[in-house]
Amino acid sequence: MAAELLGWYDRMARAMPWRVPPAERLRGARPDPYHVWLSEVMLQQTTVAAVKGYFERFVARWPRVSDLAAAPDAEVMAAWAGLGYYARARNLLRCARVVAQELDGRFPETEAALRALPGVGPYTAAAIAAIAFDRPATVLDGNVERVIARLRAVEEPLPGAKERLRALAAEITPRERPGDYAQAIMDLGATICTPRAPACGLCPWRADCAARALGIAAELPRKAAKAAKPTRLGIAYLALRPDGTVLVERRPEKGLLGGMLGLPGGAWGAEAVAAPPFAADWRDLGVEARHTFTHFHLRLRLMGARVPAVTPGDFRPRDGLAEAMPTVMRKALALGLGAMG
DNA sequence: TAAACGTGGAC
DNA sequence: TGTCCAAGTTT
Repeated sequence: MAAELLGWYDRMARAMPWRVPPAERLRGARPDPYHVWLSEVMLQQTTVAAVKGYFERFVARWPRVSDLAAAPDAEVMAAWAGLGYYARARNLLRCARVVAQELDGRFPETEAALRALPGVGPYTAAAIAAIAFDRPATVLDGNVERVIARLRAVEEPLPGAKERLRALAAEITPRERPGDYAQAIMDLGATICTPRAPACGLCPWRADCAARALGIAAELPRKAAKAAKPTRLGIAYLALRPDGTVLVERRPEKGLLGGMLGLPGGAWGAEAVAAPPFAADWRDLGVEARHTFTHFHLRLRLMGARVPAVTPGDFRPRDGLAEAMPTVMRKALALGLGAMG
């Protein structure tokens, strides 16, 4: 089983900035564990295409884990802005500081020790152990779940079937080349064994695939129905000083967009109600930023005011400001500035 | 166990 | 426009 997949990977492996190609690995080369960890955290629930640019910028700016550990929180959060799931960035910094300060700058090599690091769960621990250290760990991400569910025709829906899939995946994980194998099975899921319209004719496991034999490959894995997304309403306040600077606020560490920069505006809920940051000639800008999060839709009404040069507060230059904010706040800022001329 | 937690691309 | 979903983790 593993041999067929590894043979396919040797020919078809995708090139990625954090990856050592199979030909080089066969000559003994291994990727920098820092690069593996950084890429794996960025790739959590995030597409390869979205991650590439962020990965390149992070590694250019912070070449070693000790450099990242020494970076100010605000700079790392700004560099992460737009990538989403901001708890990852906060945990990334915590983890970098543990590795730099307590582990002499070296990542642990075992799954169990890796699992203890902030932001490193079962998947990421297995991925780092396999890819960076060639330990025979079984990675179980969305790709592997799909590949194994089809290969073994597991009809029980996710997430209930997860542990069964993990056990089945572990049976196939080889002792040889576990790092390449982990990347190979994920590449297979990403390029051949895709969620819709899998390219079974090109699959190195087509002869062994139970779902293909039953003609149900495209129907697996089955998944539990998802809850509908409610709509929440909110207000964002755009205060502009004569020098063009904009009032911003740092959001609390915990919760949605935790630790990120944004426009003031209070909590979002069934009604758009939020006190302005201070008394001013606020006017309704007549525009609304729309954004969809994981579990709700948001409609954010923009209020604007031109305020005196002496107005106190965290006012920032517009240049580069949007880039330091999460996407929903970029939308609100662009919309508000446009409406204020 | 289930909910919270972002974003952008594909269809 | 709406839904799915992508190299998941935390609480």
